[in-house]
Amino acid sequence: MGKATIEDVAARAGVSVATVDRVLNARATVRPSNLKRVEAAIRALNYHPDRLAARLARGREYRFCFVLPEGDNVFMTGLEREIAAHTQHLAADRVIADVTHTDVFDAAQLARTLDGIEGYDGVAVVALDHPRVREAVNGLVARGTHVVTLVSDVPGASHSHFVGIDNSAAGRTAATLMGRFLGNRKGKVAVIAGALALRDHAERHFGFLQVLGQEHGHLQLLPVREERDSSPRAAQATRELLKQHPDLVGLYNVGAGTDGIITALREQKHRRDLVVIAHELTEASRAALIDGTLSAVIAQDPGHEIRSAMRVLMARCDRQPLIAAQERISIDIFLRDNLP
Amino acid sequence: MGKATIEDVAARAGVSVATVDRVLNARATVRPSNLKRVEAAIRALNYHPDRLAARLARGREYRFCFVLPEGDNVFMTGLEREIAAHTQHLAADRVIADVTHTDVFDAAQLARTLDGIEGYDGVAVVALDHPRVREAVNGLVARGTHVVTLVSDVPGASHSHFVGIDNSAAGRTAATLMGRFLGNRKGKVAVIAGALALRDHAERHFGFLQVLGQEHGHLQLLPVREERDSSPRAAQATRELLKQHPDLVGLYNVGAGTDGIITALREQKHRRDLVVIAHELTEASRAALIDGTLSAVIAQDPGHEIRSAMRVLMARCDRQPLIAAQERISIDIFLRDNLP
DNA sequence: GTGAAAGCGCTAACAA
DNA sequence: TTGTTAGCGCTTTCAC
Repeated sequence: MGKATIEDVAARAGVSVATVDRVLNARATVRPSNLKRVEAAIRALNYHPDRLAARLARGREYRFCFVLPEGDNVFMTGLEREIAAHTQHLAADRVIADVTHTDVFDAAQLARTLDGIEGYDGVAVVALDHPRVREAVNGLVARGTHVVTLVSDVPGASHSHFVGIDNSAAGRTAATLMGRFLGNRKGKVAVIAGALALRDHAERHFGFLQVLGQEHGHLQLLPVREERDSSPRAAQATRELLKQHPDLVGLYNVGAGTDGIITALREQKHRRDLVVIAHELTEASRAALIDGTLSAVIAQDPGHEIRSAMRVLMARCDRQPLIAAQERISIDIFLRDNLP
Repeated sequence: MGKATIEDVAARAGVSVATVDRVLNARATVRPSNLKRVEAAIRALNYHPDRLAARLARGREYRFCFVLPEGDNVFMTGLEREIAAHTQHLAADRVIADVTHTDVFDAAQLARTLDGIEGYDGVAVVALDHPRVREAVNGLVARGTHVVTLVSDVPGASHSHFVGIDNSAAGRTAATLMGRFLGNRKGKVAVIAGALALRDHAERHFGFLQVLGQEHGHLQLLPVREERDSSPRAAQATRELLKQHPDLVGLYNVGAGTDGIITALREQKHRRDLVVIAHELTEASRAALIDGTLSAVIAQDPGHEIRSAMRVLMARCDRQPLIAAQERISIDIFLRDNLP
């Protein structure tokens, strides 16, 4: 029976509900003797507070702030769209979600943005692995704000949770796919990244190299090109790679800018046998998967990530445990046949 | 502001909260003139009932029944474990979930089980595409029980939702993977199924044939073998296939019994270049993916499915809308690198 | 330190 | 038909 109420506990402990509430929420000091009795009663009755009732009574709203990179990165835009899409469902749960923008490539600016955040119960931030950012996150936590990192983590900071995928595993996945799709074909494989200074890009790149080197040694890896997640630059890079390496058999785009790559590839009617793997599902990458320009897409579900960040933040505010499996963000592999 | 309460609406419409509640929940007849005024007030105030408060007041518990196949099917066992794993979280939400077993291959028995179900607010059933079952589901719905089908659907019945994957898409995914992993290798591809009378198996098989035939015509498809989802039978079938077809290059297991296939494959130290694709993530299939016995696993997340079924059933009971994207069950592709 | 009591927003008797 | 009112289980003043 989850039927025990706070009144039952109070009665059994011989105190008032207010006292039980005090021990439950560490609200004020309670005489040790009473503390013991209340705790004993809670255990005896297997009491679990009803969080619906608690939230109703508390009547407080949750204020969350999402800190996202500015710019036209399609994936980030998608994240934001997901936030917007959920505001009404959220209103029903009394949560208000604001969005703030900052430059991803500028750690100092991100840190300053975080420093300036006030009046929120929780913050979800697309972070950066940089000492200033780590310090800013720690500051936020020290000020009593719950913080989760989103998509890109800042290791070593005192935030409680990372909502995102294991990027080196994602890179390894890309490599296995590349290796298996190529079979025993020989040739060169190119890698385009946004910037290896971005931890997620570096990790994917690392995972990719690791598996390709160990398992598919017959493939020759070209030096990685950093194109700042820019579509035009990625397009240009693709054209150059195709021209310079007639024996190019594979291409892996670690970061954004996939639109550009798709455009460049479509200009080459021949070379349809190139194995091309990129990240994230967008309108462009869906279409490219369907028409065969892309061989596979590795993705993380932005909708899931946003909902997960919300749930984790709410759980932290309520001091509730998480359902771990539900909050795990998976590394999705999409072919043209299993698109959502 | 989601701040408007039922009292605000009542005041603005010049009626009592009870009347507002009546129009909100279609509880009793309300004079048309009042109905109009209440509806106008609701719109004007953009009022949305607070479902936390509603549930607290209603104080009712949700009683759900899960109807699962009996037997040792590893996937189904996993589903059940997930149900058990969530009972405590569920208790917090006042939901009680019971589990009933029935024979999957016996439509009549399943129908009888459904006919006998009483006293539940919702039922989640691993169904069967059969007229008797359809009729039984319709009966359940007619008696006012909310019904969702789980994993395996019964098309045409009056239940409101199917929690599961698109199985022909899953079959197509398997075929694309098979075709791409084989590249330009030639040879035979074998398919093992539980029973093509099971709709999900038939659909996967169909999707697989379709894509393999259209896109990878150089592969020769062997006639499908039906092995009743039995591990020993699947093992034996695998041994026979390997012996009879030295030029076997691919194997796709549509249904259960993957353990047996893995065992049989491990007996053959040579033939490591066989591309083997199976369904569902289990301890055995994980291990086989890691050691290379399996090339890829196509899966649906049982935890997600159980949570989704619960959420959908609860939403139906509360007449609440769903978050469609959250309830979509995806066709997961697992390689050894992106295992959870 | 502790307890009584007034809500939080909604539902459901029960009266009228 | 409609309105009044007592809860649902918990939080939070405000006295004691």
